[in-house]
Amino acid sequence: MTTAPRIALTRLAGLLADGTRAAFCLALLDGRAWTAGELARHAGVAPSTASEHLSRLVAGGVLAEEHQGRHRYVRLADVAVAQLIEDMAAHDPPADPPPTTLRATGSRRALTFARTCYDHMAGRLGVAVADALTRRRLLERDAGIAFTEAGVAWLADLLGEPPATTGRRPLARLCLDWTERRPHLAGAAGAALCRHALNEGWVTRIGSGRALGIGPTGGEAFSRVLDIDVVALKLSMETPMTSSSGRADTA
Amino acid sequence: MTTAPRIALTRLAGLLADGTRAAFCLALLDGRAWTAGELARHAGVAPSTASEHLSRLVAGGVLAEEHQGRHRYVRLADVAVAQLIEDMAAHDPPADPPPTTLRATGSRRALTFARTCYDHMAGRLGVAVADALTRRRLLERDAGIAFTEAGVAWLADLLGEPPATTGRRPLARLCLDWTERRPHLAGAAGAALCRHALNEGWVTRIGSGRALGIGPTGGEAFSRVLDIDVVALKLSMETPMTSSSGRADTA
DNA sequence: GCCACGTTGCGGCGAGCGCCGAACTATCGC
DNA sequence: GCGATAGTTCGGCGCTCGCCGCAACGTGGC
Repeated sequence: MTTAPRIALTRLAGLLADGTRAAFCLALLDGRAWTAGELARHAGVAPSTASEHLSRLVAGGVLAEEHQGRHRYVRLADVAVAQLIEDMAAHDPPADPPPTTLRATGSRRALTFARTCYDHMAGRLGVAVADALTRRRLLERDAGIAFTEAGVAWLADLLGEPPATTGRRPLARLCLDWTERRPHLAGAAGAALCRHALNEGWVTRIGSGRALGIGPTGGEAFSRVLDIDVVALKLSMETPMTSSSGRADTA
Repeated sequence: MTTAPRIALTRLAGLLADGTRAAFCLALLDGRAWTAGELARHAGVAPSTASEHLSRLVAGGVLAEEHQGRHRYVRLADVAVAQLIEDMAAHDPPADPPPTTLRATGSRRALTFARTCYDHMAGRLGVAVADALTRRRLLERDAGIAFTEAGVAWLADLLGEPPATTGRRPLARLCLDWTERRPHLAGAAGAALCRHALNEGWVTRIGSGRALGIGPTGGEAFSRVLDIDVVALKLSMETPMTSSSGRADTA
């Protein structure tokens, strides 16, 4: 019987096929844990409804939960799941575009400039980082993507330790940026870099969402370490980029 | 609105959430084009039902179709979709195992030894190839996986031309083998290697499925090129491998 | 101890969807 | 041309599943 993988596939797909559950997962792509109530409000459903959905997602191995007092915190189960959700959300239906007439305005502006994408940096800043690494030949994009020897050394020097290569998570991975339509750096190195940038105050979280802003040490650090002029980058937001469509959001 | 990626995710997930459509996609993982009727019989549904499902999968960008006379041939839309389906089907639900008491017997034996997985080789043979490449330092598995310089040269020599690195498909990629529970080689190199092995008669297709057998030139070629003793490999099928569970099938 | 709040379980309603059979169209072989 | 075969379209049936409101439970603050 060829039914064993079929049930595995339909089980996972079925969990993500519902709008409410999908909204939960996309929200959790910010890499942090949310409470059941927060997710219910975020998706606009009753708490009881959210509770049932969460139970199913946990049982299906998509989410991991943790109880703290009267709160139920959930987060994505692991990076593999996060990657899967990213990949699926990035899959384009074939052409004949349903006229999506959205434009990146208002609060979306912050997300377009910089945000977290599960555990690494995305948005114009994330793309700029990936570009800077490539320009300096620390990152090589030939077939796939990989750090050069110089790149691994640079990373070790920056973080104060060689990047952890435990597990099967690739050091470098490309993640297509939805707002920029260009790839930014994901993988273990992308996560380490993002963690470092948050710890060192290069970037700070804006509010409770996924948006990032430049932190107190960011201007100097990005210039010194990667030769990125964040002021110019921010100004470049005023003049829309080439062929940037109205499509925005998660990345 | 955070709804744009949500509909993208639910649309794709919804397509894969149905058992019949999932069976279609898993069958198409062999990388070849099937007719609508073949898929209908394979999944055990009426032709009319299959027709509707196929139309939806095509409209959703999961499958590509091609009409030839009175036949409608469909195949997976691209490697990204194939990879996604592999990844999703490989996702394990958390523990507490539903007592799956399957054993690799009968016709499944052939699949366990060697088969195609979308466009590359899987099964014990596929794993042996990946191991041989690693042993000879042509392939490096450190963080992620990559060909060494010697490996690229070896590949170019074997194929008579440098491996095509066009497009964004990585040269080397790991694909978890479901029967062996160990990774085999996928990516552009895995596909090129499989194509070469079929062309040169190292392996041949068994029947109309995904199963592969050793071809007339296979014994000599695998020994010469990769130092793999296929006879010993086939004999090793008699003694079950360490901790090989009953789970079998697609990979 | 008491109340507020976050969360869970249950009953019931309504919509969506997968299934089939029957009728119809298109292609192939003779 | 004619029958056989592959595929599509349509109507209708039945089941699943997402939703809510209400009641109940546990935790934390006073």
